[in-house]
Amino acid sequence: MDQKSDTIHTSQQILDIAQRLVQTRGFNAFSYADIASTLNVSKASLHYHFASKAKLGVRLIERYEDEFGRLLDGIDLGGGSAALKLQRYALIYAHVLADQRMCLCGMLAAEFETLPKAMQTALDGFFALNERWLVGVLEEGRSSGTLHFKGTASEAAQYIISSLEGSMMMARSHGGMARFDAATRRLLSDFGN
Amino acid sequence: MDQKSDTIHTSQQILDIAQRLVQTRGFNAFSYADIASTLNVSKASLHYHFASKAKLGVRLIERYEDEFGRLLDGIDLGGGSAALKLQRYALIYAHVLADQRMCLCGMLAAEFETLPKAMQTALDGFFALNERWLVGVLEEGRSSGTLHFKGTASEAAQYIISSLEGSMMMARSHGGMARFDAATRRLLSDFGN
DNA sequence: CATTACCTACCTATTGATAGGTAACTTGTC
DNA sequence: GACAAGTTACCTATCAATAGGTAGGTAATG
Repeated sequence: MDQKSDTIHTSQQILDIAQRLVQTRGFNAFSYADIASTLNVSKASLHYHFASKAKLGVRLIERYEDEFGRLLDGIDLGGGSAALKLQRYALIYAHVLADQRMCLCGMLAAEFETLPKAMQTALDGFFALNERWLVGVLEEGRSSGTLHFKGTASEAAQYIISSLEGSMMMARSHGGMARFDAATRRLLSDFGN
Repeated sequence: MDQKSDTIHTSQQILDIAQRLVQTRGFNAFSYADIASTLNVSKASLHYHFASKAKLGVRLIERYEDEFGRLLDGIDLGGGSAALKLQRYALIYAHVLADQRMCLCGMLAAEFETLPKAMQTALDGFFALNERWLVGVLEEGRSSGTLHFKGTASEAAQYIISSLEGSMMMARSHGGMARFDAATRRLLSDFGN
């Protein structure tokens, strides 16, 4: 393996480990030492790849948003009714939870006040993306008649995000997957699904 | 002021400051030094009142649950329909948020995996209390016809808690009180309120 | 020979926690 | 009511562990 792919490989591994740590413990409850011991590299080596914890955090959010964006594109390309798209949206969250993780950005939302500015800004981007996509689906569903809801699509989108993030958070500590599934069924059914 | 009331006074102040810190920053993002500097006492003095951070955390949850219990009793004594009681339940959360705080236990739920066992157990108690109370209200509302929902009262209660906690968490970083109010109106309306 | 991807060794600050002391008050005994 | 013996509510000083981060070196690659 050449150097370049080595770097990419190591950087990815660092991000993978850091992401799981944030999703399970939170940004404030893990350290470079945790990553270093898991990956069997020195802390200094981590600083070579990510100069500061803040920069690592920002990259984590950007990567997560990119992956989320691809998943949303996948749903769009998959076609089907708006109602089906909404179901598939909820499934993204379900899969994260099935892997014993909280949504990366949901966890960071809880820690929002303690995060470096750059991470806060990146987080805004993630939720803006989700809201934008949901608004599109909700409006499509409303005009085609497969989804029904009161108020603006934007309010509804924010509600869906809040509810899914909250269900996920509560499910991780109290009730597990069954609780999340029940909550999601209720949420979707309230939107005529 | 005599010694006894001094102790009570100081302990209360420590708990007050610690509670706000947990509600705004999280349990892992504050230190004894933060409390000490705010209260102008030494760290050692804090350890006199609360031997360990874990014990302080447990007391924080117990006190919060007690206060919550009193508020729920107040709603019960106030009478009115189950629908009204549910509205008043949501108002408790709204008042916490209006004070720029996350629900203490919602914040701790996000940090659940990193908390000492004793705090996890105490947290279970808080959510059990909420669920129990909500189940009572929901069943009352269902039989009197002021509330309408699918599935078990228990599932519905868990959904309400998840949704309120999630809305609160998201509102603090993205959307503020307006977002929380809109979410709560939608939630209550879905229960026929 | 420059760059890459690491390393060892260290730094300063902060963490939760402890040891040991002290002034002020309370209590029990005479 | 006086007074020794606790008790309470703090203090200063210190601890080992850990935090994020840096300096400077090295072996391998291109």
